[in-house]
Amino acid sequence: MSEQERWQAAERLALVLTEGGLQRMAARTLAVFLFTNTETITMGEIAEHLGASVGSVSGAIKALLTVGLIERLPTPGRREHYRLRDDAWAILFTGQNTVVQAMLQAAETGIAATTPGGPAHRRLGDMRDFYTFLLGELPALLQRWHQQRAT
Amino acid sequence: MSEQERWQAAERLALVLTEGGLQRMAARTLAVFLFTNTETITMGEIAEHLGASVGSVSGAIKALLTVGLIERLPTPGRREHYRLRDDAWAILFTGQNTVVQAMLQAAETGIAATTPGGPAHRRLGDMRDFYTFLLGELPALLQRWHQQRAT
DNA sequence: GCCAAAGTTCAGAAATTTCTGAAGTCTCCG
DNA sequence: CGGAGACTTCAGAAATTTCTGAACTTTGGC
Repeated sequence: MSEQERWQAAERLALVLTEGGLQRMAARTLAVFLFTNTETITMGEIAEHLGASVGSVSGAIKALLTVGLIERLPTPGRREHYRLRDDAWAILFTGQNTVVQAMLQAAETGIAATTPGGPAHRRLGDMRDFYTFLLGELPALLQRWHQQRAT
Repeated sequence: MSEQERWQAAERLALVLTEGGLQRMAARTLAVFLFTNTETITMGEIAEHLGASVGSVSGAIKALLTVGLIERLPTPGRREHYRLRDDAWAILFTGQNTVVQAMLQAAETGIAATTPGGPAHRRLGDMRDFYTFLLGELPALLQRWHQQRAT
C-alpha cells in the first residue's frame, strides 16, 4: 500500500477512463480526484501532482466541470477548491444517453433517406428499434440505482 | 430521397459512431454496410465507395470482424462477401460490458492500494458499488431486448 | 486603487492517430 | 503448377489531437 502503488493504480484507472472516451488529461485529473486523500483539492496541487502545466489542468478541470463530474466549492480561502461529485459515476453513465439519442436520430434520418422495402431501409429500422428500446430502459436503470443506493 | 442525401446521411451516422468510440474508417465502413442496398458487399466495393485505399478498408473490416459487428459469408464466388450481423447493435452495446468490467477492476485495485477510512478509499468504494450494480443490470437489459424482439 | 497570487486562453510544438501506397501473401481457376 | 485477382501488412506521410509556455485576465487582501 505504498505511495507508489497508489499512484500507479491511479494512472491505470486514468488509462481505462481514456479508453472510455475521456480526454487524456481529463482522465488523469479525474484519477487524482479519486485517489487524493483529502476532501477537496486545488488546481495547483493537481498540476504539481501530475507534472503537467497549469494550462492543461485548467482545460481538464473545465471539461470535467462541463460534464458535471466535479464541482467548484464555495471557496473558503484564496484558491478555488474542487471535489468529485457524489453522483459522478451515475452522471458519467447518463452521458451515454446523449450518444444513444444521437444514434437514434441518425437512424431516423437514414430511414427517411432510403427507399422503403430495400435492405438498407430494413437495417436502419432494426437500428432504430434497438436504440428506441435502449432510450426507454436507461432512465429506469438509473432510477433503480438511486433506489438501491438509498438503502 | 436522392443518392446524395442518402450518403450524406451515411456520413453523418459515421460521425456519430466515431464519437461513440469507433475508429474513423471503421465507422465509415459500418455506415456503408448499413446504407448499401444489397444484402452483401465486397471489400473492393466499399473502398471504391468511400474513395479510400483498400488498405484502410482492410483494416476497418478486420476491426469490425473482431468486434463482431459484421460477418464474412461462406464465399459464393471469388471475392469475399461481408454483411452486417443481425444483432450488430446488441453486440456493440455489449462491448460496454468490458469497459464496465475494466472500471470495476480499476476501482478494486485502487481500494486495495488505499488506506481504509480515508476519503480516497471511500470514493473508490462508491465507484465500485456503481459499476458492480451496472455489471449486474446489463445482462438482464439485453435479455429484455431479445425477448421484445422475439415478438 | 494597487499588487500578487491564481486561473484562463491560445498559438505553436510535440505526440499520437490515421491513411495511403506498394510490396508481399494467399487462393483459386485453368 | 502458373498466373491473376483479392486481400493483408507495414513503413512512412498526412492529419489530428494534445500539451506546454507565456501573455492576459480576474480576484481578493492590504
